[in-house]
Amino acid sequence: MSSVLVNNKAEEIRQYLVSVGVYATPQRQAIAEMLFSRHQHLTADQVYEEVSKSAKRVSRATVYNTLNLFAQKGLVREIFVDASRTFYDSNTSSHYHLYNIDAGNLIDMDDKDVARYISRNMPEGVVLEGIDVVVRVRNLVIS
Amino acid sequence: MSSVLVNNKAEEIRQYLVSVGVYATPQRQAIAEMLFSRHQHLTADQVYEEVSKSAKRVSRATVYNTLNLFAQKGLVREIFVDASRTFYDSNTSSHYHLYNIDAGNLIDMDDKDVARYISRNMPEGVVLEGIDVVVRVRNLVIS
DNA sequence: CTTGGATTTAGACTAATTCTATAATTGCCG
DNA sequence: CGGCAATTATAGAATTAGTCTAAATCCAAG
Repeated sequence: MSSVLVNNKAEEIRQYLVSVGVYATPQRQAIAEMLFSRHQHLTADQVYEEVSKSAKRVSRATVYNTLNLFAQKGLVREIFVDASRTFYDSNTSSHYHLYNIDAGNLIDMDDKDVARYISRNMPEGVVLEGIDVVVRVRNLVIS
Repeated sequence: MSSVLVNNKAEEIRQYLVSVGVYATPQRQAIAEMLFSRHQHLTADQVYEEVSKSAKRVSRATVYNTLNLFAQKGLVREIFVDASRTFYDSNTSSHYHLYNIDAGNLIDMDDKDVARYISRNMPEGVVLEGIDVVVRVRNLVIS
C-alpha cells in the first residue's frame, strides 16, 4: 500500500534534476541520490567507488561528466583545498570549510566557528595553518 | 664606483633565504629573485619558463622542490583556486584574492574590496561567482 | 685538496582529469 | 508501436601537474 510514497526521495531527486534542466538518466540519478543522501565532501573517485559498489554500474568518465554538470548547474559545489584533488560538496549554501591538511578531510563551519579559529582558540589537537578567502568572478557576458 | 651597492637586492634576497634556514644556491637565488621582483601569482610552470629564459638553467624538478621548500618556510603562499594548477604568491601577508575564472588570473584584494564584492557591487565586466573561505589546520604534534 | 651531506638533474612514473570515438539510450513524432 | 535524431554513457587512450629515483654535482669544513 501507499505506493505513492514509495521512492518519494528518488522521485524528489529526479524532479530536482529535471528542474535545473538535466535529464535524470539512471547514472545521474544514482550519483545524485548518493550525493544528496547526506552532507559530505567527496572526491570524484570516492563518488565513483560509492556508486559502483551500491548501485548501477557507472564509468569513471560519467562520474566526472556528471560532477562537472552538477557543479555547473549549481547542484554541488567544487572545493579546492589541495592541488591533488577536487572535493564536491552537496551543501551549496554559504558556509566555510575546515580542512585538516594532515588528515585530508573537510568539515563544514559556520561564522562563529571561523571567528573562534581566527582568534586562535583552537579545538584540541590542531593548529591553525591559514585561512584562505578566494573571491571567484566570471566575465560578464551579454547574451 | 659604488660597488658596495651593486647587487644589493640580490644580496638582500640571499640573506632572506639564509635567515629562514635554506642555503642560497644559485637556482634558489634565481627563483627567489624572480618571485620577489614584484607581487605576482605564478604557476610552477610559469616560474620555470621565466627563470629558464632570463637566468641560470634550472630543471623543472628543482623549481617544484624550491617552490615547495619556499612554501614550507613561509616565503611564498600556495593558492588553490582551480584544480588544474597551484599558484604561488610572493605576498605572504594576510590578504584575499580575486580570481577570474574565465581569464584564469588572480589579483590581490583588501578587506574593503571583499565587502564591495559581497555587497554585489561588482566592478564592470565581471559577476560574482562565489567567495570561498577555507580554514586550514594541521594536527598538533608535540615534539 | 678530500670528503660527506645537501642539492640538482633528467627522465621515469603517478594519479587526476579530459578527450575521443563508439555504443547505447532516450524522448519524440508520425 | 517503430524508427530517428539527439543526447548520454562508455572504455580506454591521452594529457598534464607534480613526484620520485638514481646518478651526478656542488660546496663547506676539516
